[in-house]
Amino acid sequence: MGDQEYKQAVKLTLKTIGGKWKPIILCFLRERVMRFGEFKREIPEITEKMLTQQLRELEHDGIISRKVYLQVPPKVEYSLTEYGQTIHEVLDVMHKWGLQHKNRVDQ
Amino acid sequence: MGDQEYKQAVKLTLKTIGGKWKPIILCFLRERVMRFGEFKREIPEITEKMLTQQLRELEHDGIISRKVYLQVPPKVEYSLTEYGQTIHEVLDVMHKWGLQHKNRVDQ
DNA sequence: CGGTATCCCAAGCGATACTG
DNA sequence: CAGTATCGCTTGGGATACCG
Repeated sequence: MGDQEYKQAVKLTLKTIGGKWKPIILCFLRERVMRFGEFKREIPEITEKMLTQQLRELEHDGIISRKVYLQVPPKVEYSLTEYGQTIHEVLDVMHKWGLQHKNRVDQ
Repeated sequence: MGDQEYKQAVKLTLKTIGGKWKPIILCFLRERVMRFGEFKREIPEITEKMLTQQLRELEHDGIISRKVYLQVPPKVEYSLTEYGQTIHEVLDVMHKWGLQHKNRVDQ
C-alpha cells in the first residue's frame, strides 16, 4: 500500500488543525487578530485551560504567532502566521462541504 | 457575527467525517469496496466495536452504504454512496495540506 | 464471517481557585 | 488582562467473551 502516505497526511492534518477547539479558533483568526480575552468572549464554552493549551499547540506548529505587548495591563495578540494562511484552503473546503451537508440533513 | 455559519459548517464537517477512525475508513473506501474483515486487516489497531460504530455512523449520514449478501458464510460490503463521493474533495485537500506540513515539520 | 454485549480504564476536558 | 495549578469527572475507546 503505497498510499499509506495518503492516510498519514490526512491524519496529520486532522491532528494539527482538527479536534474540538482548533477549527473554531482558526475560523476567528481567518478574519482578524484576536486577543486572549476576545477568544473567551467569542467562545464562552471553552475553558481558559483548553484555550491556552490549543493556542500553544498551534503556536508550536507554526500556524499562529503570539505577540506580547509589555505593558500594564498586559496585552497579547494572536494571529495567523504567513504559513498559517495556508489553512484557509482546508477550512474553506470544510466549510463548503459542511454547508451543503447541513442543507441535505435539514431536508 | 453572520459567520457563525462558517464555524458551524466546519464543525459539522469534522463531526461527520472527522475523528480518529472515519478519515482512515474513508481513505480506503475512496479507492475500493471493502468488507468488514478487510478493514480489520488493514487497520489492525481498531477494535471491532469502534469499527462497527464508525461504519454505522457513516451509513446513517448517507456517506457509505452497506450491502449484505445473504449467504453462508456471511458477506458484507461497504462502499461510498454517490453522495459519499463528495468527500473526495475534502479528503484531497487535507491530504495535500498534510503532505506539505509533513515536509515542513521534517526539516 | 460479521458482528453484539459487557465491563473497565485513561486521557481529555471542565470547574475552580489562584497569580504576575 | 492573560494566564497557571489542581483536582475531579465524563466519555471515548480498549479487552474480552459471546452470537446468528
